[in-house]
Amino acid sequence: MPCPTSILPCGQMDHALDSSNLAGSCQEGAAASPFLRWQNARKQVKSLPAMNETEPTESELLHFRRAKLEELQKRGIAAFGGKFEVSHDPGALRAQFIAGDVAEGTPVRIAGRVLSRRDMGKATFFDLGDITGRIQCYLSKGDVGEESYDLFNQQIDIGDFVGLEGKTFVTRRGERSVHVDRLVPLSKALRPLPDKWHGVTDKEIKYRQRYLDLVSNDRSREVFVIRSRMIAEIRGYLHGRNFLEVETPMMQDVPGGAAARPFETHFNALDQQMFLRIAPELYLKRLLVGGFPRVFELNRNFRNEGLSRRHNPEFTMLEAYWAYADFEQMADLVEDLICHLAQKFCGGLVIEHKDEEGNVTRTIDLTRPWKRAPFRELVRAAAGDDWFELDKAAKVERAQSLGLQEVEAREEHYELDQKVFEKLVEEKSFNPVFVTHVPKELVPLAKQNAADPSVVDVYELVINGQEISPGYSELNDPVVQRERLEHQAGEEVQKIDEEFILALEHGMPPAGGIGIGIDRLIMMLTGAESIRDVILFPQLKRRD
RNA sequence: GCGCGGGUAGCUCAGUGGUAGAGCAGUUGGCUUUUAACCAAUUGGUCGAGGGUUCGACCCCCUCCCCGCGUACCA
Repeated sequence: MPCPTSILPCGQMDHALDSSNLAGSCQEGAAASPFLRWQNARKQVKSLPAMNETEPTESELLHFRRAKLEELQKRGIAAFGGKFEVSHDPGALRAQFIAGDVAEGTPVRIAGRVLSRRDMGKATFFDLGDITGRIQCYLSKGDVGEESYDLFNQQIDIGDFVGLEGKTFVTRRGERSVHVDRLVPLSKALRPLPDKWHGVTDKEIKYRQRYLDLVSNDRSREVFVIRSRMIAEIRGYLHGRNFLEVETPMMQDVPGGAAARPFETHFNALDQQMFLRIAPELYLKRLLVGGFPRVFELNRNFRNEGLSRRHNPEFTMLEAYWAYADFEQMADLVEDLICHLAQKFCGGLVIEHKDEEGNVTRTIDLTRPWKRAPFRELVRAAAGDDWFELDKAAKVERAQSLGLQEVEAREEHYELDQKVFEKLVEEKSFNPVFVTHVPKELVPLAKQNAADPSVVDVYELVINGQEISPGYSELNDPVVQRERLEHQAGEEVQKIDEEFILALEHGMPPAGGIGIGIDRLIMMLTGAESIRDVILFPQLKRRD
């Protein structure tokens, strides 16, 4: 068999290609009769209201595709393909071609999904693509022969995966393309793709059938590629600073490290109740006890709480601990890390969020140094200098006059302060602010401030109106830690993780710790309005 | 949980108390450098589900399901 390319030796050609009957220049002697049978079969299909074996309610669209599949199979063509060695990814090939790294006339083997087609009669253009992008391909009857050409045109649909071999060329209009010599089906799509121009806009389809969103929406593809690369970059950044990545239990006896409702499960072998973790914190601190000076974990947490634009029950968290550091050193680290990501992926420190039409809806300026301010100072600036001298009734009145409806006098002072902070400071802070000296009731795992024990040595980093990252000087006194956990704020007093206290009693070095909500960080950097737009498969309610 | 908005062809969307519409996709025919290809013809619907009002309901009313936004919950 003559081999038209130098990319692969003929011995590596896959069987599907050889047996496909679709090969053009390399294949001789295929009979004309199978093609005629195919045409007859197709005409029969059209006249049948419901195909023999398929569901009677199936739409006509699906009948045609199933008929094509059956015909492929009847002809002994592997409609669902097999191994196909490629020389390039479609989008990467186009990019390299444009950049001049691939010359015109280069033999290539590519595979992907047929995304669109323009049938010119005796020649057809089609786009082949995947997450890397797409490249135009050109198939002409003169080159591959009438039989192969007609077979392609009549049984390959938009949505099918194909593999092909050809040479790069540039069309009259300057489009970098591949001139197809041989083509093989790799997978039949029995259902059509979404609208080629609008893609999927229905949110429910986007989230439930993310693959359709990824196939048809450029921006969705971009966001998830960026997400993946950012996470790799974060890991590299921390590895480069001698942080060791570890994995700690996601199934825990005592769900600690945060105050959130956990998901419960049951472990049959031990007949005991278990919980999906709400945070890895208490295990990472055990590793500080064990002598790891710098550790991090970047993985999922689970919280059994509401769904919203900013909340998904499983979300990705980075936690990192640095022995002998404090919260200010951790703030420096986070500031540097986020700026590093912005510069690498967003082209600079000024992030613009845009709407569908491309209008800038929000600008976030990450220029360093980032503002650092005490919690109380920010609350005073928002709610009045005398805020902390007010009694509860006066606070409620003040809060309501400032537009907060959901405040009541029966709430504790710190709760009223917290609400004012969330509504009047956090939600209005788009440029980065490290909020420091937070009331200790809110943070039982951090060290109290030496000068003012009513506050703790922590920061809460707010960007884009959301808390993106907390950082602590970690509490390492086991006696104080027990007391703080016993007296923590909140409705439910949590069960204390005795194993954690036991570990502290063996001595934990002073350390700085951080958490970064990766999903929210990516929202901020990509301009996504909903957490669902940065999580591939966000939680939705089951459909009955 | 509550409030508001939405659910119509495979996809994107119109629509009116009186026979269900368009574009794309699909099907058929034409076209060998097109690119939201083009030209011509054409198929395709449980109008989210179930009840009710009405001579007649996609439309009005009730209940339910799902999605979005807000709110509540969420150290």
